[in-house]
Amino acid sequence: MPLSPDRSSANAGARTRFAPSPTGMLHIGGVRTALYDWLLARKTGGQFVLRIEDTDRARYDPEAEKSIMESLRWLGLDWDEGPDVGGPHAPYTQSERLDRYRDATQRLLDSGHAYEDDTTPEELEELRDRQKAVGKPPGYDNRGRHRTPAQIEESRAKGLQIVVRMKVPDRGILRFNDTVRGDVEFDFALLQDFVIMKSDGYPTYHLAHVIDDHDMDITHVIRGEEWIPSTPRHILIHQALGWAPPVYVHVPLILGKDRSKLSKRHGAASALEYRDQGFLPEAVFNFLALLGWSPGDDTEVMSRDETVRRFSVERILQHPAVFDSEKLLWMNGVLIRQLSADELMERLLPVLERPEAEGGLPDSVARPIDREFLRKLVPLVHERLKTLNEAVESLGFFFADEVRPDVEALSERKSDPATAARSLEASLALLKSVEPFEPEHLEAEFRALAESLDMKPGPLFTPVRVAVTGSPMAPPLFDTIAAIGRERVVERVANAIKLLEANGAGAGN
RNA sequence: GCCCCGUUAGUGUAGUGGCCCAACACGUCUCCCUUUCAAGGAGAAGAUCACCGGUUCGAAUCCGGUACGGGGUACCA
Repeated sequence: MPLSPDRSSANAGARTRFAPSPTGMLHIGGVRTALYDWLLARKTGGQFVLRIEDTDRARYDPEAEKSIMESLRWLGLDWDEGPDVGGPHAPYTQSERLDRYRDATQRLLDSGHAYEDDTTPEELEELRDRQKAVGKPPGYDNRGRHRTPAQIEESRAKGLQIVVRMKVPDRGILRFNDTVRGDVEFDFALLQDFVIMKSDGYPTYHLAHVIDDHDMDITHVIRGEEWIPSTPRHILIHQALGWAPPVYVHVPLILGKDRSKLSKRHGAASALEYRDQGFLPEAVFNFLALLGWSPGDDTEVMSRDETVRRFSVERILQHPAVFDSEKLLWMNGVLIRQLSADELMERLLPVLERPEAEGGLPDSVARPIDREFLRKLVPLVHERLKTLNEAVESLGFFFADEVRPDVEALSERKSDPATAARSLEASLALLKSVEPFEPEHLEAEFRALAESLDMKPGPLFTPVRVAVTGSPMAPPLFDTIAAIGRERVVERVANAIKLLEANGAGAGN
């Protein structure tokens, strides 16, 4: 097979990591990064590591870690090593690895790659203001480089906050290869000495992730393209510590419809929200995989296995993609249709059984739901569902004690109130006596009835449908009638007639 | 401001110098099927391949510039 060589699978066993910062819900963009991490690891027979980067104590959200894991689990992105499952490189939470960062910082200090800096935040701010005032680019001026140990001690004694900064060469070009972008160059002259250890004793992202990635034998760093500009810093740290940097794979951003970085204001942006809206995890998985990557041909609907098999980091796109929820919806429908009836039922149960307030069936419907009844209903709505949640709507009237049809809807379309009333009267009589009460027979009888009334099937069936289901849009009428049962159908049709009469559209008109 | 990345129909992608006056999918529209809604089937519309210039017999594909979009420029990640 003339397949192009795949660098990632050549050195089998990529170790990838997803390293979210627990500051909030897991964003769909983050999910996609995690997905690519997972795909590469699974494709190459390597490991996928979950690491929590909680070095920002100000933005730390204790709930976030739980919800991030829940998102990954929902999507089936299982990790081989992580804070909860442990692993050979534990711990996997940065706040528990502070010793490592302190050791590394000391090494960098000792080797002269880094220095302690007592510049205060106020001074920094003042510096930037001054630079801006003169029209110069704001940035640190490396003023702390030549502090003597004595000066630092003095500052420390005075209670000033001390940070550690990495020394950046004054000139020179740093080149690195990115799997997605190719060769990228940066000019050191444009980079200032940056903080690697904050005054609160926590490392910055730059330092911490480099150490962890090295300690954990990470081979591929897959992350959003917003990290490209700071990659030179990371390489600098690797070099100073005498380590070889990993392979960098900077993936394009996901944008909202307005082409700006996807965020909350673009609607549901967290993975769990898609779950709650009735999306299948395999649909989100499939859709996200294709947002920024393609297998190279027209294949769109793919199983998890096929995606793993065909994935390659070399085919990750360079340009950002707009998140098209319409297409996700379509794909969700396709995958729902691919489910077996039993499988769909299993997925539907928890959705329908949720409390009404959370989007489930009305609380008046008894839980647990009658599985045998549901089993009969699933085929009626199966190919009509685009989301699991739609089943609440399209199946609700099967479970409800009564439906309250809209008077207008009872006689809409090709019908009129008088005809609707007449149709319902005739239908009621038929429904009371017809035997057997089964779809095929019901249909035959109703068609005969239409003929004897000199009506087209439509104008006869529509009022009945609305009376029975409460909506002009519903599953096939006679399957529906049979499933609901004679008693309740008769009751609903009778109610609809009353409703019409109450609104002055008696059969006599 | 400076730096970095990007730019094929509304959207996601295919295309890596001739097979491309550009293909597939979503969406849109029309028709068929049909008791409604879907699903399914058959079609249609929609792209000066961001723009300008260059290389070449030949460019969506290579080079340069410009424009536009996004990202970065923190003791946030």
